[in-house]
Amino acid sequence: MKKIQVVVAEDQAMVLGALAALLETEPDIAVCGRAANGREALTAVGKHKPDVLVTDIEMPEMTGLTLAGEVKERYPQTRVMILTTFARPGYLRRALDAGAKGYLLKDRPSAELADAVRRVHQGLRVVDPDLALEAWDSGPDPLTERERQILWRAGEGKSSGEIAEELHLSEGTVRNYLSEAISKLGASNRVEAARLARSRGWL
Amino acid sequence: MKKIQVVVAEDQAMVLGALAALLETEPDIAVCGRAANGREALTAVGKHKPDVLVTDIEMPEMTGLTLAGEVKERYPQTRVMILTTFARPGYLRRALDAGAKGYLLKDRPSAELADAVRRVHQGLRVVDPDLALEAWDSGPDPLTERERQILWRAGEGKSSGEIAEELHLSEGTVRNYLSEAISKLGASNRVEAARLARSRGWL
DNA sequence: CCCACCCCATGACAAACGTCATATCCCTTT
DNA sequence: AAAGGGATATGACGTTTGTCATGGGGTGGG
Repeated sequence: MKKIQVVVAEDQAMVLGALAALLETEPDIAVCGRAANGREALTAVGKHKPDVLVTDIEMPEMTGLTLAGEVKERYPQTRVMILTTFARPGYLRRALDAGAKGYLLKDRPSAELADAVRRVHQGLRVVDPDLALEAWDSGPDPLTERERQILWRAGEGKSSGEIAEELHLSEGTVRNYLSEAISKLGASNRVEAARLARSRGWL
Repeated sequence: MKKIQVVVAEDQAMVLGALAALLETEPDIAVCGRAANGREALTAVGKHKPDVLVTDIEMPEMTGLTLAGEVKERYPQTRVMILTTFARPGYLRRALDAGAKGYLLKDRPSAELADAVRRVHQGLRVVDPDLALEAWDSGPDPLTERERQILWRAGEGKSSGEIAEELHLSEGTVRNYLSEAISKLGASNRVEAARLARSRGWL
């Protein structure tokens, strides 16, 4: 009997180790590689050619979402399962677009992990049903690239002037984009807009 | 040989299960209880009287910090070890004030967890050395209670007017407090101030 | 008792922010 | 060719924010 070979990517070392321990308790699963960021994960996948890659989203070096895209392209025999804290419609959408086969939330019971790995390994899709619904009716990302860049910086506390300088724009233009973003999101100021966009996975 | 009895509290079910699995791999440690929030953790401690409580900080119902205080007071034979993502001086300080014996970060290697549990069980203190230093030179929380309340709301995107109404203050007063907080923190606007305070564990 | 330190308020001013109208340029789709 | 949309800009307007000076009241420690 051949075990399912899994690589796990997660930037919090403690959680990485714990997840690996959790998977190792399953008789039919073996953790053949661990990675602390996206880049490491990509090389680990290249080296071990695992059946499944379980990866977090927010990681240094390379996002789990970009990672999913790369793996899909370069090692299509490895199926990707996202394991994240964030129930954000935009993340789910991007993950599926990038070719991920599964999207599991970290607040699901730990018993589901092994099961999800098995299903993904069998070629099935595993997507949190509540989240899938929410993704549906929250609609697509309404922001343009520029609006995203600017809203992101505004959310970090930068002033319009600073943002303008950073992106080589006029200050008025920056204010225009912010105004546009605020109205698209139905917010009442830049901070609320940034929080809203973030919570939907659009930033 | 008696195993060290441990209760684990962590709001992300998947991580909770994984941490428990990690601890269970140790021959001298037994996980006798699990909790998904502070209140559950408190009753679990009351029921099992464990040697060590390993707990996250940011949880629903009751923070790990308040929890630490309660446990210290009601079940002093149980030693508390904080296990958190956040390297925030303010959190560390509050944890120690509340009687916690250990403060471990989730980005430490998973091998350290069992070790830290053993040490805490023996009555030793376990504190991340880098963080302890940072806590030292970042000084104590300079904010007053009011400033904290107001800065918190400002960080959520509320306007001065909204905050004033919510707290039954005049708008000018709110602006005064914000100005004071901004200057205390060396920030250049409310958003940056909120981010700064948050990153130090003062919000 | 006085001093320090919260709490709360007002008024005034400059700077930053949010909105709107308007305009050009460029690219893609019809 | 026309229409749409994104990127960029300007000017003008009112609102919000950040600062400062200056006041009042409360509480607790020396």
